Amino acid sequence: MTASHHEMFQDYLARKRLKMTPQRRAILDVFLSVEEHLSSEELYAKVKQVDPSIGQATVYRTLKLLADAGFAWVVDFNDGVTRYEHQVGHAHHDHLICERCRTNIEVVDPEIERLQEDLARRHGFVLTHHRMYLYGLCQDCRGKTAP
Amino acid sequence: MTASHHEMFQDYLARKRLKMTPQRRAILDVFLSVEEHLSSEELYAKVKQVDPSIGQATVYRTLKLLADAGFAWVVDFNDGVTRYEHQVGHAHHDHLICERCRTNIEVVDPEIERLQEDLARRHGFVLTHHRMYLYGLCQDCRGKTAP
DNA sequence: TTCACTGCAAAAGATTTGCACCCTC
DNA sequence: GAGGGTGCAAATCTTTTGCAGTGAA
Repeated sequence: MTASHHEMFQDYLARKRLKMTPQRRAILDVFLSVEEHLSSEELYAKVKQVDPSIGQATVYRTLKLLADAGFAWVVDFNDGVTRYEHQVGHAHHDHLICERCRTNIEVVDPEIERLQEDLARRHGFVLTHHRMYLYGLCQDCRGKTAP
Repeated sequence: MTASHHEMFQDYLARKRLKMTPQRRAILDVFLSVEEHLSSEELYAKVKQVDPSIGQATVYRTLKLLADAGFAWVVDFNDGVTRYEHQVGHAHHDHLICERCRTNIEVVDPEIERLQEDLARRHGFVLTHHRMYLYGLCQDCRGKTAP
């Protein structure tokens, strides 16, 4: 399984005339082993446990590469830190957020997904990904008075 | 028209026990006069044309304030710069963003809007607003090689 | 009079880059 | 052997903050 990811990455690198290195292999392995989104900083900390000689700049550079290669998705919490997640075993989802209690429900609507592609295509775009945040009030909070 | 915005802002400030200042007034005016999204940097440049004595930190601070007050919305293009837009006289729209050239097309799809409401209702939510960002490659950039 | 506000400059934090050496392909 | 890759440190870039003076309420 991990072997096939190495192969896929290897292929990607070959296509771009880039090279596979022990560092890139190590960073990919650590990245795929974590089932949550990670900042470059956080990944760097974990990578150092495996190989302390790897530098932070290499982690930044490799994470960008993994994003280009399609192994990593950018997740933006709008707090100044870029986070990445891999979708191996992960499904895409959008967010339904209650403005009062901050409850966050992960949702997916296949029809909306399809219409997003259509909409983009009408404008000549090919989508790589999207983010959708729906804000409102949940059932519980709707009954209560404002805080 | 602008006067009423001053009043609304004034009210907001009073409620929060904050103060109206010439700087805040000037920044609000300039912000509302621009019909596109602006970064703090860009707004600062425009504000300086009106009053060169206003500092950049004040623009950053005021923009945050305007966002809290509901005059400004954060628009996130995922490129490390926070942008703001006002919705005075603006219809709601979503964003179709080219990841290469950063072109931003404002889009609305009534069917998607409707399905969003449906989706929310199925989860017991009533929506107040939403943000949708579609990321991809535009027609022009799709032909070019990576930078 | 009282604090919030401001400009400035320094600080902070995240990410990028220049460089000399290293090592895949 | 050629050219991409790496670690390190310095450099950038955006945004925040400390401070001493200013001014709105």
